[in-house]
Amino acid sequence: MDATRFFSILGHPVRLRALVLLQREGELCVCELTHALGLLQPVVSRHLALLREAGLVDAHREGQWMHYRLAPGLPSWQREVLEQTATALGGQEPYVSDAALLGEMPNRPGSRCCA
Amino acid sequence: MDATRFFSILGHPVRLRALVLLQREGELCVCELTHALGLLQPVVSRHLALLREAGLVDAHREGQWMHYRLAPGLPSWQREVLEQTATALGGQEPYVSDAALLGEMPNRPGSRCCA
DNA sequence: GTGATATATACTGTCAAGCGTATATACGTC
DNA sequence: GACGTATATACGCTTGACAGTATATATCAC
Repeated sequence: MDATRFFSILGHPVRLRALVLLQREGELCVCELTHALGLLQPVVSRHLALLREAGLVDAHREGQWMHYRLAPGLPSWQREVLEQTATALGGQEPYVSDAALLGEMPNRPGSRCCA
Repeated sequence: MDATRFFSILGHPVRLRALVLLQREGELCVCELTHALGLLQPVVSRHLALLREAGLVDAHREGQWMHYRLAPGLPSWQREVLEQTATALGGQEPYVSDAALLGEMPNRPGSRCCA
């Protein structure tokens, strides 16, 4: 994936918010992202598919849940850009609220406790 | 300017190439950018106008020439992203050729010698 | 098998980005 | 003033991204 594509992918609010959340949390399933972002499920799913096809995130199934995380094989400069961005934006809206909504979410599947 | 807008601006090849060149060279006029990028003048001019309106670059006139440079007042995380990106991409195509074409350009206005 | 939940995809319409072309504006020289 | 060069902008067009809705697929419980 070339750099232009990388940036154009970050240039959409839903994807950027999802990536910042993933950077923060490590791994999240679609329903967690849908809840935290406050969006319809197909919207989130489509953007995640795009991120997956671009190689920015990895997905694996765990029961009914698809878990997404930042792709470990990402070029280092891209990972650094994501880290810097998440750090710089983490304290602002809407990223704060996203994280808060995630924290308040009931019945989170939880990759560790009930997989 | 929010982060999404910032990234969507980087997500266009012409703008990214122009920004990498500006990061490298410090300051360039429109005709230098047009020559280095190998594009029609209105294309370059429109993208520069967009970068200017977004606050990513500053412009000042010097005689007939408009000189552009990265905006000094850029948020530090954005400047760092640009630096990292330019460093990571500087050795690849098309950024190498852009810089080469610029170097080979005859009759460069030159901000220092003939302003 | 049926039904419930989680996720992905297909379809359709809308909207905005971008390009090529032509033209306008600004500056310098005469 | 006229003319040439550098740059900016306006116009018309095309194309692709995205959303909402509906539907398909996968997994689990029974």
